[in-house]
Amino acid sequence: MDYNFNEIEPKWQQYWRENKTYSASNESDKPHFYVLDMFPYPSGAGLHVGHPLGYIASDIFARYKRQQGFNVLHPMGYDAYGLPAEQYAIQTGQHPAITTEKNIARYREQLDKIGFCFDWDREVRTCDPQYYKWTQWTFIQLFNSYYCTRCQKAKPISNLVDHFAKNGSEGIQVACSEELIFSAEEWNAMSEEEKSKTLMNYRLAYLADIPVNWCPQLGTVLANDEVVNGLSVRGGYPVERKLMRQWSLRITAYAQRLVDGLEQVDWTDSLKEIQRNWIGRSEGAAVWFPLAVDQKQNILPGAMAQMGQCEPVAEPSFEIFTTRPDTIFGVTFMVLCPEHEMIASITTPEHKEEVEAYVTWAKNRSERERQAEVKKVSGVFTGAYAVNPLTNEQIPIWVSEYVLAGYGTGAIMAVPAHDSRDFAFAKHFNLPIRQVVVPAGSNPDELTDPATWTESIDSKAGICVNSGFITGMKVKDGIKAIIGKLDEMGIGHKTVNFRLRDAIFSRQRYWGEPFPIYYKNGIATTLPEECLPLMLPEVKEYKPTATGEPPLGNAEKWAWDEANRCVVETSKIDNKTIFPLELSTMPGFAGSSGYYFRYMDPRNDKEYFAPDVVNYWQNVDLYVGGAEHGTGHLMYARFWCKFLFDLGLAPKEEPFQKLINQGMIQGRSNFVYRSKEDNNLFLSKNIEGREEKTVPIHVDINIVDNDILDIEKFRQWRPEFAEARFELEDGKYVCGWEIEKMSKSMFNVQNPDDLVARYGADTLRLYEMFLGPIEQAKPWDTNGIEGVFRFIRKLWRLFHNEQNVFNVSDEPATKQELKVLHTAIKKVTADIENFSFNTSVSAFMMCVNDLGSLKCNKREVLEPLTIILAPFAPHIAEELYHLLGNEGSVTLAQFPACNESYLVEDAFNYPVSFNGKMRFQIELPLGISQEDAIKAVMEHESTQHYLGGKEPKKVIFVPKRIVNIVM
RNA sequence: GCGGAUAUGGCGUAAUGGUAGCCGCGCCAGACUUAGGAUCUGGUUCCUCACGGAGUGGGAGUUCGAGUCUCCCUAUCCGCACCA
Repeated sequence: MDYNFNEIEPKWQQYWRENKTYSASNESDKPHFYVLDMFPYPSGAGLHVGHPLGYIASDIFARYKRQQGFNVLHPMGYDAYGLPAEQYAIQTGQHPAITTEKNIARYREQLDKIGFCFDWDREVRTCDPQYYKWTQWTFIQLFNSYYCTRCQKAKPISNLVDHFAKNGSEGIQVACSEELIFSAEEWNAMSEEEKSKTLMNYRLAYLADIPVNWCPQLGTVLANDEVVNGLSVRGGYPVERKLMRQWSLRITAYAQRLVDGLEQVDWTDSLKEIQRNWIGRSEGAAVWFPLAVDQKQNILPGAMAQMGQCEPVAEPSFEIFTTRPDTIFGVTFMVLCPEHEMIASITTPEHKEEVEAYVTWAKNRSERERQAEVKKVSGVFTGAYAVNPLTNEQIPIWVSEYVLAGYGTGAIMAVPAHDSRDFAFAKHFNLPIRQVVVPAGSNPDELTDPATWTESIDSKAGICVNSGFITGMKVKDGIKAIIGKLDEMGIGHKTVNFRLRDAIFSRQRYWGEPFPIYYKNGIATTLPEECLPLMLPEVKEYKPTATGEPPLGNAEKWAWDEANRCVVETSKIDNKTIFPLELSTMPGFAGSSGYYFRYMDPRNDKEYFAPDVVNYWQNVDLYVGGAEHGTGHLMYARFWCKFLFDLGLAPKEEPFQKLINQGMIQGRSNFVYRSKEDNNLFLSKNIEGREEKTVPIHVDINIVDNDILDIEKFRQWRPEFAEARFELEDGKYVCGWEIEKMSKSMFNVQNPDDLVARYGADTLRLYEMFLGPIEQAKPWDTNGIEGVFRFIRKLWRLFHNEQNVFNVSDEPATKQELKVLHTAIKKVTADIENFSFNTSVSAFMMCVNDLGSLKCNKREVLEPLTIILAPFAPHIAEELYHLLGNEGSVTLAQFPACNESYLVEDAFNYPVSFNGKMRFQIELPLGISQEDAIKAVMEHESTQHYLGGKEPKKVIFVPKRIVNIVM
């Protein structure tokens, strides 16, 4: 064999390992560049060809930057906590750490074969105590912080405690779960337990009874991004709404900064938009609607005091949020969510039974039922009335599921004429509809009766009508005017609402980071920082306990001895000096939210990362990973980073400057067609009548090559096919194919190892890049890899004679050869900068084709070629570079710059391409006319030579110095 | 429903507003071969024997010139979804 990748690739991988070629230094005069991949969860199935796609792209970029003289940090690690290892543990009793270790070893083996330039000395694993120590540490910092909305920054909770002691809640501007009002005296009179409970209202990591996504099958709660259509992302089990005491992160405090930060980063618009949608910022007004005066006698005692909190209006009132304050004159009723705390107190006796029944029904509905019946209108009248503060009209108060408890205030003013949901509700219950806006362009004097409408007019483009002092204004101006008026009256103000919810941070699982929290007389207390890490304990069983507690409830040794500062047996809990530890663990996103910092200084035992190190690396320059993390990981990681920024630890507010989403690789399944009559007979795809006579069956893609079935392998594949007979076409069995998800059950998983074994890592790398634009989702199709393999061998032959003896000439290169080389340098450089790796591979192929037809074996051309190829196909580049007699690694050699002067030919030197046409590229003076240019070209002796006296069919002048002559 | 993206040969794709289809797969023909799933050469958008004509999802527009820019429509994919 001429080109022997089996020998070359392991050799250079070993060379890189032994020479620590890719180890990054934390002290360097070179400019820094940080290239990061989203670290993988090591699943039992191993890597498939989709995983390396992003890794290859980032590897190319990292190598390129290194060749440009940057000190490149390009680390890799494992997101090692996760559900599959735990479920495997429940079934088999094998410790998840063992499963994880085994899977990691397998991943590493697969990754190593592809020749990545990772600095493995910096590897991190989220399940490693030396790593999760800092996850726990960050949790403690979150616990000990609150968010000041005045300075838009996290601050120590002790500041708030001091303030409470002096001034009570007076004058604070903070992010909180609910507005609490208390005086300094009241604060100072509180018990420790009450103080603790009050502070939970402000902490950035807090414990609260909140409605959570509870998944009974998984036995755990899930974050919003872990639930899709009422089903868990992992496993697809139903999820229900349940009130539980849980840890949460107050990510909502950062909502505005999370929106603003998107302006500073270089991400795709679509991903930024996904994040904006998820945060869901909307501007509008908060308005207080008082309860009608003659209703007050109906109110239960005690409710008055509660409603008194709805300052600043003295009367009991409801706070609503609207984005359309201009439509306030069109309000005809009000709707509360079924969870609204004032329902019981305002409902009149005659409606009590009905309302209670409705509320109970609504609360017991699962998320999936709710979402499936979004269009179905339901609701109930409370018997109570509120007053529209601008018109003094009384409006009925209803309760309905379509108002959500978690958004705004859980109460809305309903404007059926201009909101489709209110419209549907009004239609269903026969409530009045009043038009207050006419669409732009229609006549305000000719109004139709809203009762005859089939839909509401939701558009903001319009003019206000029937709206008191704002009549005649544009909607936009109306909104401003109403907000001004509400402000003046003291019954409302401009406000901003976010769709984003706080992140639920507890999981009732074993395989995760333990919380550094114990419960001292019921008060959640953090472990001293110097006692971290709090190690995950051993348990007998990985299931929840018999009493329904999380798996850590099974641990024999899971209590905190405060005096001796150590973990002791659970049986010793006395609630004097020995206390129970938290039983939940942290969710998957905990460990992945700050791992990019830890890579900078992974073995630091004293700090998360040293200040001088983080000040050198700053943040991630390039982050490559899947778009499926758009609302989960990327949101949490940005929050985490902003928090560390507030603490003064992170130098930049945004963790990931540029982000590339590699597209998903889908599977390409192959089918054989089995006869309906004869189970042992298989018809080739294109046989007439095959469709009616057969049923398709998935067949392992590894026994199919270019859609041609290997019949012998098929017979051996499964016992039931041993006797298989075939109806062939042209002597071959042609399989059908379809694009499906890559999955074991469809036998369409393509494993990178198999391809490396057959074609080598360089071919795999080039081919994965050649498939198409990196960001695009595409099906895996091994047909075509041969083309790239051919290219590699052609390249090899440029350096070798027919006897496979190394043969390179020191003669100076011709202009034409240099042109070919520098065209490639120019194209490849520009393509790498644009992450357009598929076109750079094309450029290499064209370059080698051209050099092949020129029979060029000149060192002057070949040496730079190996250097620019090194990021893409490092092994063969390394080998050829050394055959040329060079020392050191080609992957560190200076990336050559394009010398443009080679690209401009002497006029008419030779035709650039023959394709039935001749193309001449010439230098023309600026502003030359078309006629003159054609004349000059036609008269040139070189043109005459090529024409050989014949008349061309057509002569076309194209600006950019090109004249085409069609023969 | 809202938002985002995409649409080019048999297939993957390529074209700073300037020859549409580079590069590769597949296919066709040829060369060298005992052989080829090796290698090399040529061809390959469609219609047409040819001359020639048509052509970047459909329709308008801007421009000397549009795959590319603008507007409308259609289809597909992705995200969010009773968020007031």
